[in-house]
Amino acid sequence: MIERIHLEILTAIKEHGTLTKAANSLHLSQSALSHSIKKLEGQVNTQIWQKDGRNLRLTAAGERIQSLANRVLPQFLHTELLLNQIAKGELGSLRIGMECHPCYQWLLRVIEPYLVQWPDIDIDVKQEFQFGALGALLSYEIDVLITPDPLFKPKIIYIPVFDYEHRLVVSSSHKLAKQDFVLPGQLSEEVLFSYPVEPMRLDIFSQFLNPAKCSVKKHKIIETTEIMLQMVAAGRGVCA
Amino acid sequence: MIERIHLEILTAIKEHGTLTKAANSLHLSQSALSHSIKKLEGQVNTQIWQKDGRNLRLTAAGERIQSLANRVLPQFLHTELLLNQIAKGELGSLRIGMECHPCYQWLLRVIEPYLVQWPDIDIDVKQEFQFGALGALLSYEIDVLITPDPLFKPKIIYIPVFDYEHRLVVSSSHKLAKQDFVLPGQLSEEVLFSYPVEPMRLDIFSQFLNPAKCSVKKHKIIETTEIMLQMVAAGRGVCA
DNA sequence: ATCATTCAATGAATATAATTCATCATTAAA
DNA sequence: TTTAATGATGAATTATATTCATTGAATGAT
Repeated sequence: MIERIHLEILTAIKEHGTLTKAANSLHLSQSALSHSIKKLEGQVNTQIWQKDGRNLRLTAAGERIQSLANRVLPQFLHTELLLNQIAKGELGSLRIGMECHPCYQWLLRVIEPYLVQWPDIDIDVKQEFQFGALGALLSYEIDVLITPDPLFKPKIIYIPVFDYEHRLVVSSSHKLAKQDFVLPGQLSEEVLFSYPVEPMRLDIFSQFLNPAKCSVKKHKIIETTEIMLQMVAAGRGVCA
Repeated sequence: MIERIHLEILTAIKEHGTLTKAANSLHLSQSALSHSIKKLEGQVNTQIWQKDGRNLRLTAAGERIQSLANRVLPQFLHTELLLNQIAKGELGSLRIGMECHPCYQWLLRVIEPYLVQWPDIDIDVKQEFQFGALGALLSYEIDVLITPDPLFKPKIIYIPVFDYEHRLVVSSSHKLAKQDFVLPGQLSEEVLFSYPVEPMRLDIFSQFLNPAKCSVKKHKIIETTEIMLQMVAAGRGVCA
């Protein structure tokens, strides 16, 4: 019933004094404003202004509408400003989900070009997800997920971030220390340390041992990289 | 650019889930809403929602508009409610100006019928005016002025409140105390007490003494009715 | 006093915008 | 696979907003 134009009209009248000048400021004819308010008057069944001599004077009803305009129009303008910024790519956020802590080290290097190209876009990095990282992606909680597991699901596109090579970490006195590369069968008598993650999600199993139908002597879980490396240095096992 | 209908559409979608149901709730066709938002999208140069499966999901821009709707639509509704009350005479105020303090005694009796007929209308009684009571009336600071002076000005209508009779107040031992009425000439040797008001605005002068070209022996100013009556009782003068 | 000017209201004509209709493409459920 | 539900789309239609041309009233200048 009360439309934005009515608010614009009343504020323009307040600013410019007469209906004619208000019409000019709105790039409309005086007649248009007169008709427009007249229609609203019919709908609300109340006068909004009265002719007072040559000019106009708002009624109590008109003043209520003007007060609404004062409160509400700036909010319209503000939202339109925001939309304009969004349109120009000056406002928004890229929400990145990460499943592995170590990724943090190279993440900033990877998104560097993006940061330069879109200086006004916020980057949110999230690591905790109530319904799993995949759930967060599907429910639009995040826009991108950086994950070690390729997710071949419908509606999810998998893009490799960069190539990498797996390395076996052994103590300097280990018998494999001199070799340029290692074959799956050579690990059958080794103790393997890994992070506490399902074996299927570890490349050493899914990409290396399992395809060759090989195995290790023992698989031990270690939480932190530092301790894992000290154990390897002490000759207690190897890690990938 | 952003119109009220766009806000209505987004809140209806939030409430009803689908565009079709939102359209029904607004008594419009699904097509109408689709076209309407599409047009706005063209104007702000941003998408507002995306098809997500069969339903819709708001973009960041859409969520901004929805937030605007949440803040702004209730205010539209509230103002429309007020206008409706004004239209039905359930909201408003009658601002009464009074120039003379004693009027207060009979004012409530006079406006009694009005109070009964319009129980929801506020009555404001004002007595202090920066640019005079007449100025307050002309600048619409008050709606009605109760005044002892008829104001025969253009655009001001003068309506008598009630008839009244002037009475001369004398002490019981005064020589005029026995008379039914007094003639102007009979006051020529009397001391007259009055409120501190220009003589032209006192009926005793403007309506009684001046037209007969008569006068009093002395005119003394007294501020309060009580003291004036005590002085009269003491035989020190008379008052009207 | 008279006249020109300024201003808002009005009705009819016109231009613009909103809405619907009919249909399609897509998706999810049966 | 079929069916029902949903949103998008273009053309046709309807409704609405806007203008034009005028009027009448009020104001200030002459």
